Amino acid sequence: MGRPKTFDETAALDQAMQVFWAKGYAATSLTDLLAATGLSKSSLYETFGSKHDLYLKTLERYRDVVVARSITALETEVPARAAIRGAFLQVVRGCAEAAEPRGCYSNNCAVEQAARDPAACRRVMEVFGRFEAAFEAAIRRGQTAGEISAARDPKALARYLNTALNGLIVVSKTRPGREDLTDVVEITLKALD
Amino acid sequence: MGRPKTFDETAALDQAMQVFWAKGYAATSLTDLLAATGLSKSSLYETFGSKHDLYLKTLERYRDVVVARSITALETEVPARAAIRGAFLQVVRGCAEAAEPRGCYSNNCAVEQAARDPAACRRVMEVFGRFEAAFEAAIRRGQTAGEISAARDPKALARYLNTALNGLIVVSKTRPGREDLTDVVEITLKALD
DNA sequence: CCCAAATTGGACCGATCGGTCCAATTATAG
DNA sequence: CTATAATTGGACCGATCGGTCCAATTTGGG
Repeated sequence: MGRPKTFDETAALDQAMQVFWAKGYAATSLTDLLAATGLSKSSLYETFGSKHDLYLKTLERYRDVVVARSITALETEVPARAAIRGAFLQVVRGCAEAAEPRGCYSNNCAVEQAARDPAACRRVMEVFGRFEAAFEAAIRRGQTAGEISAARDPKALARYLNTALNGLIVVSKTRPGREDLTDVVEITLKALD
Repeated sequence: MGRPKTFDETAALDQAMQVFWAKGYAATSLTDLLAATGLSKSSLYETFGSKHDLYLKTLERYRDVVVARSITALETEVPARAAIRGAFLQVVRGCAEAAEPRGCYSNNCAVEQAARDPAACRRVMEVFGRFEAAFEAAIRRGQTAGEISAARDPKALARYLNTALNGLIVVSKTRPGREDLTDVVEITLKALD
């Protein structure tokens, strides 16, 4: 019964996420979102509710899809320290290669919105939590393997790594040289000694 | 000759900076700026040009006044490591005490605007440069005092510290516990060993 | 005292904002 | 083929956006 949707809802969500990611919440207009998704205004509101609802849904999708992708390497690569270095260097590479530094979606959201938007803030915390959990798991692996001193607190180290990663993303927005960022990564890892 | 200004231009600049700081560029409206500064629309445009011009001027003021204030402790406190720790803890304290985490103005600007706004990006780079210079000076002091190994590259360490500081500011926007942030600071300093 | 120069408040501008609504269209179920 | 239910495009909404402009006001210089 009735006419079926002619567009892919999750594809539209991805397109919308790209816009919010690149421009931020406030600077993204309805017109931008319609152009990116190809939807009509009615379809967008029918499907996603409002601009803000859509924003939250893109954050959830980021949490569930993009973050998971970034984390798998951390979880599987065997030497823990190398896995952590790999995760950092992937970010550095991404920042250096992109035509325009968009940073990390949750990072952008934390800075622009978290203070004024509790729902968005909660979702950012969840992303941070997943990163920290992945870092913590890698550190515990490193401790069992004797790579990292068992005396260190894995949770605190994981928080530290998440913090450092977000710092790297921020300063990369001003496009410093790539080798400078790599230096920073190495020093960051030194704190694990 | 002619009527003199009845308001303090730098005071108005400070008020405007507070608004941009708290809400970001895009989310700040002319109405917000008029309310905060108490100026009329004509006075604001006559004095500062446009919203964007005003934004850049607040960034310059931040660079010249606020950053200088944050940095003096770094420059004068004698034991280098303690000075660096102090700078970090001051940020942690600021984040934890404020009713609403506004972060650091240049950090906000880097994330929200730098990619799309070259003039703003340049000013953020200048702020980063000043922080790094202050960190570098502290590290050199620490090296002469034997606190920090002379084998380390002061410039790279300074970049690392600036990165870590910005990371701390970002994650503090989601208001994690203060003791968690303090743990992170201690681990951050460990990389100087 | 009066002219000139500068400031000031507020009317006004077109464009765009996010959002609502309805009529036309379309595909499925019977 | 028809009735039905859902989608769809686009007209339309009031509010607000950043910005311009001018007439009224206010003060200092001569």
